[in-house]
Amino acid sequence: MADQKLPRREREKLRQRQEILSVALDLFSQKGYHNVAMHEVAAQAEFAIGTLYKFFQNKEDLYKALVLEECDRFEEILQAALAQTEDEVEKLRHYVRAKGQWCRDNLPFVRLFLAESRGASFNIKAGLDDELRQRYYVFMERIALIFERGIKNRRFKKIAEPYFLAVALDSVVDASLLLWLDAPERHPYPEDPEAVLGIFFQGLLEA
Amino acid sequence: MADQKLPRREREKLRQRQEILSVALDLFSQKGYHNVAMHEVAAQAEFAIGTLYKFFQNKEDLYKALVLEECDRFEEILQAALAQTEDEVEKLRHYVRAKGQWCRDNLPFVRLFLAESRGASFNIKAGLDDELRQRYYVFMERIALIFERGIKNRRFKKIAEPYFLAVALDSVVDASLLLWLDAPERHPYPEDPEAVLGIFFQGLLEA
Amino acid sequence: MADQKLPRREREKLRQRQEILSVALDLFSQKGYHNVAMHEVAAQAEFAIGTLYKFFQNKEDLYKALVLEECDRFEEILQAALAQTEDEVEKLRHYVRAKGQWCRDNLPFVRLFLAESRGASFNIKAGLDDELRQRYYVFMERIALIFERGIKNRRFKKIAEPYFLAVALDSVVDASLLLWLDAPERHPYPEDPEAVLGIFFQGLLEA
Amino acid sequence: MADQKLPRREREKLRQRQEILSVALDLFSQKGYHNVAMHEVAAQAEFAIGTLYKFFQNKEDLYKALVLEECDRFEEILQAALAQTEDEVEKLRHYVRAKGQWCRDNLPFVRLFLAESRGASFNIKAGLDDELRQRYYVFMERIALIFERGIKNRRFKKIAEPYFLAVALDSVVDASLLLWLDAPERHPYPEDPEAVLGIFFQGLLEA
DNA sequence: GATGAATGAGGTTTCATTCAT
DNA sequence: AATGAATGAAACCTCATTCAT
Repeated sequence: MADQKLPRREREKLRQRQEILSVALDLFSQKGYHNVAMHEVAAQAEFAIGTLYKFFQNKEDLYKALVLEECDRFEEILQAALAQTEDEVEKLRHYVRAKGQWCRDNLPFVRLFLAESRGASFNIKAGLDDELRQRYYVFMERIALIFERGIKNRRFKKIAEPYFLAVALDSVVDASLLLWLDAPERHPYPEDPEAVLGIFFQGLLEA
Repeated sequence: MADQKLPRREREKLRQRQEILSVALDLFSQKGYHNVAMHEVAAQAEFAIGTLYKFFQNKEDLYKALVLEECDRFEEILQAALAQTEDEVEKLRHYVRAKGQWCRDNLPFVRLFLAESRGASFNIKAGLDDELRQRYYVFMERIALIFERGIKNRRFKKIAEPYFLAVALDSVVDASLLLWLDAPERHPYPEDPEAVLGIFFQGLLEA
Repeated sequence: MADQKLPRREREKLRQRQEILSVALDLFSQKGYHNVAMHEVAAQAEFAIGTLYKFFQNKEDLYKALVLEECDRFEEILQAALAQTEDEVEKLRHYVRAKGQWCRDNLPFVRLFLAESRGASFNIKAGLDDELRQRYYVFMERIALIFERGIKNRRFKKIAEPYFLAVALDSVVDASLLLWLDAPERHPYPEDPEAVLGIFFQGLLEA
Repeated sequence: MADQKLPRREREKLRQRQEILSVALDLFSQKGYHNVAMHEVAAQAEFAIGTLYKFFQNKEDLYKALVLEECDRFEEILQAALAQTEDEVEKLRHYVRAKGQWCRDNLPFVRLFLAESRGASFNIKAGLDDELRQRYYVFMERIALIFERGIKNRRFKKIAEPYFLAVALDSVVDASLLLWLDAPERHPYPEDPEAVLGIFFQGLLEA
């Protein structure tokens, strides 16, 4: 990062901001957005409540920053994984492995989405959703491109629209991670991307 | 239903209960559980607040009843679809079609689940509380059984563990429905189960 | 009572009224006025709520009737006790014994006053208080009269104003009953009026 | 108090706390616990409702603090009065005078206790919750000790168990205060402890 | 006459946000 | 700049009472 080049004061502020976000992530992921009070975040982060409001306009703002910045990092990681090779199959392998790895390394964030509360849909206001969804679809297009190129290259059969293939692959990756998260002892962490990709690579039907 | 046989008073009560649940479903799915006040539900359903509490002990109770009863109906539909045929491939086709149909017919409820998790690309199962998750997994085992029998019957190749195959298939169905939900004009409703099943049936890789 | 002379319908109503009052007394004395809902009284008495309101205008009314009628009976008992003899000392003995006996026989009612709630002063609206206080003071005047006559008769020394003597005696009776109520094993029920009256009859100071 | 030594902020908080307690005492004693809403206390004390909840976890907590702290002060006063002399008779005189004085100085609090129990002629101890009752009985044991020592010293005749003597004396004091409270014009404030103690000291019966 | 479903005012409590220090 | 005490809107829920059946 370019943090080093910032004046000491600015760097200090950034560090504080990160501290707040980190505490907020922990709390939100443990108890759900609506069950965490700003005053808890402040206490845990050892700041005054007023200070939080210097960094973030309001609670939702804090939440959005938290999610968006985490997603930024996530995307960077995935982009980097994709960039490591030109081979389409290898790209998919790298993607699956990187996504798994990142989820494993960022459990609190993952849980923030899975466990916002005990039921479903204890969600925050829309708006964040829209932005994230946009970004998700944009990213899916990058994966779709891989399938598209693979089809052109005759590496892949065109068993479905590239975009749908991308989304489907991603869903299956999510599913495999979820299984592991929910019951790690029964469903091993999919170290090997083949476990997921096999479903796509091999046809289910006997000839 | 056997509602007809109930005394008039009982039928009336059931109707009112349904009315409340229906209004609650709409509101929760539009704004999220925490952003809906009981007095809103009451007003929209044209009951006094106290009346809501005659039917449901508290807000959470109302929510749980809403979700569990909707899930009951959902499961019944799916079970019925599976029961229509003995053929494994046909069972999968019926399942995919029935699930799609049900989601199309119960959009508010579907949105209730998506609202929370969509943004992060985690699918429907996310955010379910323990009971729902249990039920989900139990149901997945029924699907897994189909794959297992298909494998024994030599209809299917064993490209993955049956249980994982079940979860993966379900995820891909969800994904396809999500695409349609989000942008019906770009992603047509997957009338034909083949659109989804093709991914599983045919191998992606060229020989 | 003259109940026998009333038409059957009226007698039935009176019986129902008593049933309600009896249930209310039990509940109020167990949980305190404010912690008992009309619907509880109705349920326990096996009447519809609406029926309670046929007998009593509102909750406070029910409470007042309960207390006042119980007090009527209490007063009657005490009056009767006093009327049994002309001798002043004997009158006091009868009074103390009768009050003790009545309290022992009407524990729920006694507790209603002692345990209205866990703290103090969880009381109802004033108004009842005033009436009861009036009646209490009027009754004390009857006791005072006994002291007065005793003093005239030279049975008693005039160690204090008759009225104050009456109130003081009554307080000590209450105190002795309270001790017994609170810890019956440590403080025996004052079967013998002498236990209380001794304090008044004998001087504490050595000559 | 040592309040002076506290930082200004702390002193200020204590002052506010006292203000709230004082207002609550007034309202509770006038209308009864259940007939006072927190928002009334807040309004009268000129604080926002939320501020009350900074000082006291909930309504009951506020009430308990109110009663217990007032009782602490009461006990201290009485202890101090008892400590002023070694002579048993003088101790009783000091006790009666101090209790009277304190009640006269703390009318709202006294009324808080009387409100509930007065109507039925049960005295202050009634309706106390377990903690208060415990404290009351412990204190009575101190008074009992005075009687016990007096009996040993041959100052007193043993006209009853010391503990019962203590409770009886206390009851009569309460009664005399009650009379004054209810009708100050008819029943003068018992400035002179002899008015009460006379009942104990002299025997009622003529020889 | 009896019923009990329906009402909704009003209670307690929380917590996001502000602003004087 | 940082603080955190104070705010008060708004949430959930209860229950005395009414009135159509």
